[in-house]
Formats: sequence, C-alpha cells, structure tokens
Amino acid sequence: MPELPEVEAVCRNLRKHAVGATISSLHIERPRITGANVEQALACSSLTKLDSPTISHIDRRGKNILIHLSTSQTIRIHLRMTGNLYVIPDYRFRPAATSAWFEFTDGRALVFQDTRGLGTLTLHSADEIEKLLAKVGPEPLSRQFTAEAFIESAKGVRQPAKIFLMDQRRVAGLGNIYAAEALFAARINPRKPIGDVSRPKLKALHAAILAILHDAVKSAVRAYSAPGAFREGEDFATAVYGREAERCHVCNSVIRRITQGGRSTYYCPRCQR
DNA sequence: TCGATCCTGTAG
DNA sequence: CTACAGGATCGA
Repeated sequence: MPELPEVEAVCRNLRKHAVGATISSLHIERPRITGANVEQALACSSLTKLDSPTISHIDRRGKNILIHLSTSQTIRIHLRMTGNLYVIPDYRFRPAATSAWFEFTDGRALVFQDTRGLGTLTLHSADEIEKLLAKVGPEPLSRQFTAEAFIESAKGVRQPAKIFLMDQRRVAGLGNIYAAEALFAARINPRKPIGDVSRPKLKALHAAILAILHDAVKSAVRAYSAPGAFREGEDFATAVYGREAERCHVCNSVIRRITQGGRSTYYCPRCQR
C-alpha cells in the first residue's frame, strides 16, 4: 500500500485522531517488528509502565512515520508493503493481522495492521531518531527540493534512473509506482543511467515528481477519509504501472515490464527511449 | 549489482 | 503449483 502519498494520508489522519491521546499500554503482537532486538522489545513493552505518554505530534520523513511522545521519545513506524496505521473507536475490535496496537485511556486504540508483517516499529530518543534519518534524502514536496538541487544530485551518477528514484537517500518517499509514473511522464527510459539524462529531461522529471505526488496525495487523502479502512486507490490512474501488455495512452505501443533491482518496472518502449 | 530474505495473500 | 506484491537490508 504505501509510498509517500499514502504515508502522508496516514499521518494527516493520525494528526486528526491520535494527537493528544494518552497511551495506557502498547502491545507488540509480532515481536519481529521491533527488529528482533530484545532491548527494543523490552523498551517498547515497558514504555507505558512508568508514565502515561501522550502523543504530542506526528511527523513524516519519506515513508517513515514519527510519533512523538510527551516523554520526548519517538516511535518510528515503517509500513513497508502492506502496513496501515489508524485509530479505531474501541480497542476490543481490532482487525486481524494486527502487528501492534496502542490502547488509549479513553478506550480507543491506534492499530498497526500489517498482513505480511514486514513493517517495523521502534522506539528512539531524539538523538537516535536524528541519526537514523540522516541518510534519508530530501523531501520531494519540500521547498529545498528544487530542480537545481535534483539535477545536481544526479550528476555523474551511474544508477539507472528508476533505481535512482527509488533510492531513499536520493529522494525520500518515492516507490515502485510513482517512480515508474514519473519516468513515463518525463519520457525517460528507466534503465538509462541518471547521470546520462539530459538537463531538460531531468527538469521534466523533477516537475513530474511534484505533479504526480501532489495528485497522489490528494487521491490518498480522499481514499483515507472514506469510512473504514484504507481503500486502495483505483482513483489514482496509472499510465504504465501494472499495465504490462496494455496499450500506451500516448502512442498506442505495448507497455513492457522488466525487472530492476528485483522489482518490476513498467514503461513504454516508444515514449521512453 | 544480483539474489535471498523477512511474511502472507491472491491471481493465474 | 508458481509468480508476484506500492519495501528495505544484507551478504556474496
């Protein structure tokens, strides 16, 4: 489910429903999500034994969700492939495949639901969190993500364009879908080393990233505000992703699927030379 | 840079 | 049954 737009939607939802809540207990249902780190698991389980932390604010860095507590500790949650995070009105009605959940003092619960269980939940001090996120690249929807900075970051880099976009140290938050969509919009071959892409095309790519993410955030927020759980976005129309063997809307060529870095890449062989 | 790995569900 | 899934990390 989640790339930057979906994680952003999750965060906005949490800001509405979880900020200000007091946590009475934290339950780790799948110990592995803390990284098989015994210390971490213990710290998490003892989190609420001593004090009753309240959720002070929520941040997002790339695909990382940061839940800041009144204790000055921060919970970092990464949804990976199938995670979701939301508040339910009654802790007793937790969904299946709950990896972890926080009980609030008012009876509600913050649920970390994750079918595949690949998502992670870890507890950090302010210092730790800063160190941890130092490697994460610029936020594509922030002011510092300028076309010039983006072009500069691509200079001399031999990584294929698609791999570059998905590298969280280069740009924070892009994943398999929106990387492919941005490359299509900018008419760039996903295999081409990013350092070999022309300046105008890099500029187009930068613009495409912004446009696509803005659009996708809108869709994701809409999907999330529907009652119940997240509705997976049929409302974000993809031009190439998941459309192998279908026709390109622009040139009518057959969309291809190739493998890069162990993931599927979809592209139009004619539009994206 | 490739492949395996962590998991479970679903489509073919 | 196999392949694949909107992610990230690790070792060869």
